[in-house]
Amino acid sequence: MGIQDDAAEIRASGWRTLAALHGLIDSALEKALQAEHRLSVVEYTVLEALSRQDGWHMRMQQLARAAALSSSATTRLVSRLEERGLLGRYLCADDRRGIYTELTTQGRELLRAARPLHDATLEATLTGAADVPELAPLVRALHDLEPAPASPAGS
Amino acid sequence: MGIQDDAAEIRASGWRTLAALHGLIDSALEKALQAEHRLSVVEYTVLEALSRQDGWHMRMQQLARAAALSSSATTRLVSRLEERGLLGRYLCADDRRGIYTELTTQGRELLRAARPLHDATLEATLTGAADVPELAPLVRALHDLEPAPASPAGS
DNA sequence: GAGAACTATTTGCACAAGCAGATATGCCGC
DNA sequence: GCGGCATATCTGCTTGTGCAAATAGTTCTC
Repeated sequence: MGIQDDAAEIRASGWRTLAALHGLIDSALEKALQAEHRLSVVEYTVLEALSRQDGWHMRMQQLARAAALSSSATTRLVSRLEERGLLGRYLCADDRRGIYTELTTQGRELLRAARPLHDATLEATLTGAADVPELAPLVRALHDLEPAPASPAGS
Repeated sequence: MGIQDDAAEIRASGWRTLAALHGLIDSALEKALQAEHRLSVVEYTVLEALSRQDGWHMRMQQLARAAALSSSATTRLVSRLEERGLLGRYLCADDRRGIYTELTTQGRELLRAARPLHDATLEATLTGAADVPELAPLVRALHDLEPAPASPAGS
């Protein structure tokens, strides 16, 4: 049993570290993006995900997966961004249940403006985390990951 | 500039992977713990953090850091758990602003009951994630972390 | 081609989170 | 010991989230 307990404790400890680093980065990005561009992290993520799509459009459901959100949250998120003129909705021609969401010029503009802050905040937070003994190994590991393909969350 | 852009993109990609894995684990744990023990992940985290303290008690503020929560959220979280008899509050003798929270017998009992499910869910989710190409490298990296000391979030 | 089963999106509702402000306590200099 | 400032906790309010149910459209079967 000792061996199994150890394995479980290693996983639990890894999970705590992952959660801690995630929380750190998430709240740093949240504050920065909110303050400068009135964007939440999820909202930024959505804009960014859309910008990486050919044609800048995506279906609600894809978006939900990419943002790790429920479909109801996605509906409201898209509505918020639509009201701000950052993206638009239009019906799928082929499957009329589906709704495409498309980045507007204004949305692309805002993303272009926000990306530097996002990237800088991310870098600063990771650098800071590298000085925390418990987080440092994970930060190094992250850095050594092979750049992942387009969409780790979507599938 | 190309080199800097690449570095930023590597960090962004690592962050997306981290967030995706975090979301996966978090929602799996949330569903499992909620269904079987009526506990959210944060609640479990708090009970677990308390159980790793000598004397099973901790101040609100420490707790807030350990759970990566605001102090107001911590107040309400502790209230919820207190109402269920899982922990108790008592004043610090030395600093009367401070309030200690202490795991009750019932709280330790529930934690003991929930831990196996938590650990099993974590293992299952990690195993599942190891089959997703984008997540696999991070899962491996997590596994290879040296077991972190007591509290990665608290400091 | 009518009905059943499935999928995509939206809405009603309850809840947990953060921020700002309130209150109580500790600590410091004078 | 008294004002001034910092710290610890709690409360009011607003907002974003998930679940479950409602609605609309597709696909499959006969």
